[in-house]
Amino acid sequence: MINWAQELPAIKPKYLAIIQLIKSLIQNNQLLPGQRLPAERSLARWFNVDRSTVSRAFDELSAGSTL
Amino acid sequence: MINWAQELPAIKPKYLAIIQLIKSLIQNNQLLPGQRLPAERSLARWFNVDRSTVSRAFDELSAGSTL
Amino acid sequence: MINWAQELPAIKPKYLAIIQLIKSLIQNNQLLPGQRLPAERSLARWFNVDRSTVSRAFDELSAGSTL
Amino acid sequence: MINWAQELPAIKPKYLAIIQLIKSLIQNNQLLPGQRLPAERSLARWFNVDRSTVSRAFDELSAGSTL
DNA sequence: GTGGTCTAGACCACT
DNA sequence: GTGGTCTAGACCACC
Repeated sequence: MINWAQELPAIKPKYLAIIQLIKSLIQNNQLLPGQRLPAERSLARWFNVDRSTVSRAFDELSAGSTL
Repeated sequence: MINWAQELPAIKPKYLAIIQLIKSLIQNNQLLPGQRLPAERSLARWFNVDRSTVSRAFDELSAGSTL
Repeated sequence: MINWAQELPAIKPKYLAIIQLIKSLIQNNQLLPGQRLPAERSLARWFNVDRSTVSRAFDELSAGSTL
Repeated sequence: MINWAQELPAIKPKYLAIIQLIKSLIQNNQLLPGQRLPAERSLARWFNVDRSTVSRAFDELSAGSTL
């Protein structure tokens, strides 16, 4: 498995890191180990952030901002 | 939940990855029904893919083929 | 039957025209189910369109969207 | 309406003319006044040929020959 | 601005 | 050879 932490450029706000992760997954054809994106809870644990942070990342994604 | 740490098959076609992402956004209520998605051109720029790739993802989505 | 002599709306998108043609072939039993169609590249050359146009027609056909 | 007889190059065998007609219809975005190709009977009357001639044209079409 | 459509190239894996 | 996928351009009509 790929070590995402070292593959990805350091980003300050964690929710940006999450967005970055998802974008990278798509660009590198690495997206989606199973049938769905990881649950918010899992991503939260993964990034060691609160679920609200993950939620914010999803909001940005669906809003199409951070363009 | 999915174990990200172990080896799992990645989705090869990018348009499928994009479909998955959007579906996940919907499932997580990050994308309410009726709410318009970001423009194809924006998403294409965002994901660093061609517009036709995004377009195809949308086509499949609206066709309701994959789930 | 249709009166060809009078002004009637033409099908604009070529891929729809191709779909129609193939469906007609099927309806007229000129194309039995299970029988493989000519190659995309051949049809493209034949109709003087790009392969992607033929490809799209096939996609729609197999998706069963139009009828 | 377009005068096909003058638009199309003169072709000897009539079934080839019929094939040519259909190809031209697609290329010129003129295909399909209604929902289906004209019935064999109609085409036969149109071209002043026997239905078997029309039938042969369809066969050629679906076979993808005359490439 | 947007999506819909089309073209013309390319690379890949399959057989 | 084939289809599947992707890119990079273009033109159009709609708003």
